[in-house]
Parts: sequence; structure tokens; C-alpha cells
Amino acid sequence: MSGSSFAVEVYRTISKIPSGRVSTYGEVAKNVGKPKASRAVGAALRANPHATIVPCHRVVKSTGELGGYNGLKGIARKVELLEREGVPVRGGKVDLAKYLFVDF
DNA sequence: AGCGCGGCTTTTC
DNA sequence: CGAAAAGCCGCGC
Repeated sequence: MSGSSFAVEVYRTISKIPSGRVSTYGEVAKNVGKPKASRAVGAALRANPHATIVPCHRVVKSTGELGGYNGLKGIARKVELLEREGVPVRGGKVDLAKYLFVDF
């Protein structure tokens, strides 16, 4: 199912996240109209049919942790991408207080 | 402050 | 079509 309006909106929302900034699954879920679908967001990203056009690595958990990303193995890649765009990641977490983007 | 449990939605086999 | 897993979140102890 790579055509659900939900997934599409999720990808679109994430694509709006500017470089050097991050967002949370919960925030993205809210923006698509399902504030409790934070988990579904992860599931949709996991399928990620637009891995190249959707910066899914800019999406982290509400606690600031990166979450899973490719089963806890691609996290290292995710961290590098984030730091590379200007988002310092230490201990596998980011400073949501300064880099959290919710102003879609 | 750190750990544990249930709940909500979507995707996949 | 039915059931299980998933890149989670919030509240309670």
C-alpha cells in the first residue's frame, strides 16, 4: 500500500522539514490529521517508497532520540546525515529545544 | 529521574 | 480477509 493518503501526507510533511532541522513522529502525525498515529508514521516511513526524495532521517522521537531507522543499524548513517546538515547528535539524541521543527 | 505498561494507526504476510 | 509487527507516545510508579 504505497498510495494511502496518510503515507503521502507524511512524506510531504517530512519533505517540508528544512535542512539543519528535525521533527518528531508525533508532530508529523499531528500534521497529517492523526495525532495518535505516531507509530503509523514510523511504519509508513519504514516502507519509505520515496527514500531518496524524503528526508526520513530528519524525523526523530519526541524524547530527542533518533528512534530506529532501518532496525537500529542505519542509525549511524542517520546521525552522520543530521550532523552533516547542521544538527549535532550526541548519545544518539538531538536537541529538540533548538532543532525541532513544527512550523510547517 | 528511570523503568514499565497499554493504546492508537498504518503497513505487511 | 485476519492477525502480527513497527523507525512511537504519554502516563503512572
